[in-house]
Amino acid sequence: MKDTHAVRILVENRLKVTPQRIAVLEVLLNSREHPDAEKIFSQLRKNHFVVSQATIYKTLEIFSKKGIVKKVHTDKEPVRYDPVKKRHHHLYSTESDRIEDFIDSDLDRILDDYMKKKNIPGFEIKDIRLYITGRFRDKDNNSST
Amino acid sequence: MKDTHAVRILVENRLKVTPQRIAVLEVLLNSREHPDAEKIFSQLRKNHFVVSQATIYKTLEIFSKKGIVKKVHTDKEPVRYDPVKKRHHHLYSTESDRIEDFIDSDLDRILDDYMKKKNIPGFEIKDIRLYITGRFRDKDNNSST
DNA sequence: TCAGTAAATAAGAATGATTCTCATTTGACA
DNA sequence: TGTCAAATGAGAATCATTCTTATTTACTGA
Repeated sequence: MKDTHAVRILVENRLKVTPQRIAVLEVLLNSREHPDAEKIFSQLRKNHFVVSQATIYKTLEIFSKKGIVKKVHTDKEPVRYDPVKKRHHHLYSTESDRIEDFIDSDLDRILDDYMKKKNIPGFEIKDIRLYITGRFRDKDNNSST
Repeated sequence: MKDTHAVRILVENRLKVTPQRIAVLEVLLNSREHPDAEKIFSQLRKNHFVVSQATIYKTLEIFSKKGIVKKVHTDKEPVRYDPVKKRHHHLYSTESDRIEDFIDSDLDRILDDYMKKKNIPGFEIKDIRLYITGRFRDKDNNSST
């Protein structure tokens, strides 16, 4: 069995290493677009790897439970998936389906410090994520409207 | 026509004032639990007000477009709705479906200041919301697992 | 106050995403 | 290499949501 990044992640999480899981995980690891299940499915088919939809959904659910991926929700279906890397936030386009990662450890420190001092009564914080909406000014407009 | 809070909101948004819209809006305004469409539906039925599901969904969609409510997503379906009041963030329970509002204008100021200085290249921020996950320690456990 | 009209509603069919069922296959470990 | 629990595939089933179409209603201006 090859010792790729994907395989390592599966083993670390005590998951059986199957070709399907490797394939799904690799699509996620190599993608920057926060794909939905269907995108993953069609990407795999493009690579001549046939998986059933059920397996994709089940795999993503397992990854999500294990913390290997996170679900990303928008105001539209379907749910999209994000491989868990460094702590990061998301920039959401109000005009398209584009979602970009936003990494800022200074901000994370400020947030954590503030919240540690603040202490929300009756609530124990596990994680804080920013949901930043706005407009991308870039060349690639990635429009969908 | 009565001049209730709900009616005023509808008129301000140039929406026809129908009993259905008033009813849906009032449920939202009087609710603290970020209900989904079905909860709104059954709440109305409990009040002996019969609406079709389609109307609820269409009404919520219109409210959402007008900015009268916001959609709230969790890792589970269905979508939930939040009447737009003061700027606030959300506390999500990792153990139940509970969602609470979190209002903190100091934090908002810190965030806005930081982001103004930071300036994310190629992105124009419209809004920042915190998505805070954790555990409620309260009496009412509101569990669902 | 009333008629005209565009918009809103109801009911149920249709859709789309996701989950379930269950028979078959496979990875991990002895 | 055999065992067996776990994973997969195929398609049916489900759930939330949207669409379709006929009917009703809120608003407008006479």
